[in-house]
Amino acid sequence: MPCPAAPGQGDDAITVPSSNPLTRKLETFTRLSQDDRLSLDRLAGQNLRRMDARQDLIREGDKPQALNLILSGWACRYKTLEDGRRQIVSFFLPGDLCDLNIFVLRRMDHCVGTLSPATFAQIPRALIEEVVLHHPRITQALWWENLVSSAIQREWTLSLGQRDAAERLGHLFCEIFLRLGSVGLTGRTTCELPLTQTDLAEATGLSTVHVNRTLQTLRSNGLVVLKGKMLEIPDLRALMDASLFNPDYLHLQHEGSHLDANG
Amino acid sequence: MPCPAAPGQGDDAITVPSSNPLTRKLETFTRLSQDDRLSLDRLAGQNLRRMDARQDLIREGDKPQALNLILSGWACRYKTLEDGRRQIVSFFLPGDLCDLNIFVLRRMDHCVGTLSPATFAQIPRALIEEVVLHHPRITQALWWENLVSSAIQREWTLSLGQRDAAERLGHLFCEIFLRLGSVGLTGRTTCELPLTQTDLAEATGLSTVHVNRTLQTLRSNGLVVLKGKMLEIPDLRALMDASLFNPDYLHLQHEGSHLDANG
DNA sequence: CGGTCCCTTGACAGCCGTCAACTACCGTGG
DNA sequence: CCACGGTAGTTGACGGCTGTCAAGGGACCG
Repeated sequence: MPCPAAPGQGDDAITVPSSNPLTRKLETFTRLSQDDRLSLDRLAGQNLRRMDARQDLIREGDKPQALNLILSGWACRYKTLEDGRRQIVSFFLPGDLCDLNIFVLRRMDHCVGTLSPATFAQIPRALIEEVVLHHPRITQALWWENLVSSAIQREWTLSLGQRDAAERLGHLFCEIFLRLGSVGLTGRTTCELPLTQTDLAEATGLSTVHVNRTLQTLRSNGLVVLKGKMLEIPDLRALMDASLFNPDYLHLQHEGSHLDANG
Repeated sequence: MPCPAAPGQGDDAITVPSSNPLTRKLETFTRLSQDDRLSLDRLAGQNLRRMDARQDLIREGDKPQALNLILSGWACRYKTLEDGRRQIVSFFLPGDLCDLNIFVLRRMDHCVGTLSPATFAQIPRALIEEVVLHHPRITQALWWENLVSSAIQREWTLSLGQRDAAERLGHLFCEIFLRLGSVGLTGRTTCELPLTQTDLAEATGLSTVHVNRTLQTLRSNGLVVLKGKMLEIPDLRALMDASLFNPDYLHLQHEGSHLDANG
């Protein structure tokens, strides 16, 4: 669908996907004006922070300071029990926000840590409020983002409660692949996966040994190829079927998506 | 802490807890003006709907119509897999809201059904928006409600991923007891629990047989007493310890709670 | 009094965890 | 060049937590 030229971000970009993954993601849901895009770019440029892999960004008990937006790399939210058991409760991929409006709470009830080297924007409360006030479409899109995050958390609850090991891993791979796709970070059948088997175990509630064995099964069934830090899903449809994966919960269909080429 | 008399809701009520469980709950977080309370009562009076136990209020695929507020009885959100496996992903207790701003989504990705006879208010979108516009404290309190719901969902993820059967059930009982307490629906050591063992199984990701056996263990350890539809927790501290329960995620401490009698 | 729902119990199996050892890989440094 | 240490991945043996199947009991109800 052609789009009229508009004052761009420096060059002749028109509908070139934004380099800002938040914009990219929100545009899977709604159409944004050039002004909206500029405001989002402004958010994404706040107080950039670069971190190594396996560093804590936020610790349990901290007072919420800023809204974190992940721009590159992977991070996760995790919780631990007193005896050391640890559960990754969600992944943060580029374009993901940690809890909009987290400022309402006095103390964090979980930790956020990086899994790979990562870059964050730390957006001050006032700036969020200002943007929300002047950009109703952004506000709506941020609501969408928030609701999708909740839906993902519910789906994880379903996975951990009902799916077996192979289904959990397969489901997780499908989810990651689609989420990365919505920010343009996938190839046709591949994406990065900077996770160790220990990370996968902590996210799926399995032991590392069992993750290892289950991955071997998935591999030998031709459902996934894992090499280095790359994930290949030769036949997404097959993996989705094997994992009882229904993409509806990601709410990737936007209002006009039935008009799109691949809608 | 004594409180000055204020124009009440018809009688000589002063700081008498509101009969509206939403108000009651939000006041565990923040202080509300009489005007705020009246607005919340107005929300809670919208399009009341009474339902029997085990009825679906919302089905997967439905278009979101109104914001549901549960006034009495219990309900739950649940998801099912194609082969019939079913997972309760959250409980709705009196005072709970189903997804503020759900209107943003086009279709529901889960079902909501009653567990006991229940009463709901169905609040139209426009009314929410109006109240939010004119009542900043309510807005803030609704944000708190929203964030706490997410925190609960994360804690369930932790439970399902890391806790064993006894810990899961014990943890769930602690959570329910505290949540019901925040709307004034508990006795000193007791509360209603209108759940079957099948419900408990679907919420904890266990089989009914194993729930049954685990409950027997909890009972014989003196940690819980279950009779009829009543739950008794003789020693909350002990059950919390046994279940690795940390109440921080419920964010029940409000700003001035250190000044309260039992803060 | 038969039916239904819920709870309970026993026997058995299997998914998955634990423990422990071993391999592969990689960057560092002598 | 190879030694070395650390991390990540792999494998085998074994056990236990939890699921499945099946049957029976109790309470409530038309």
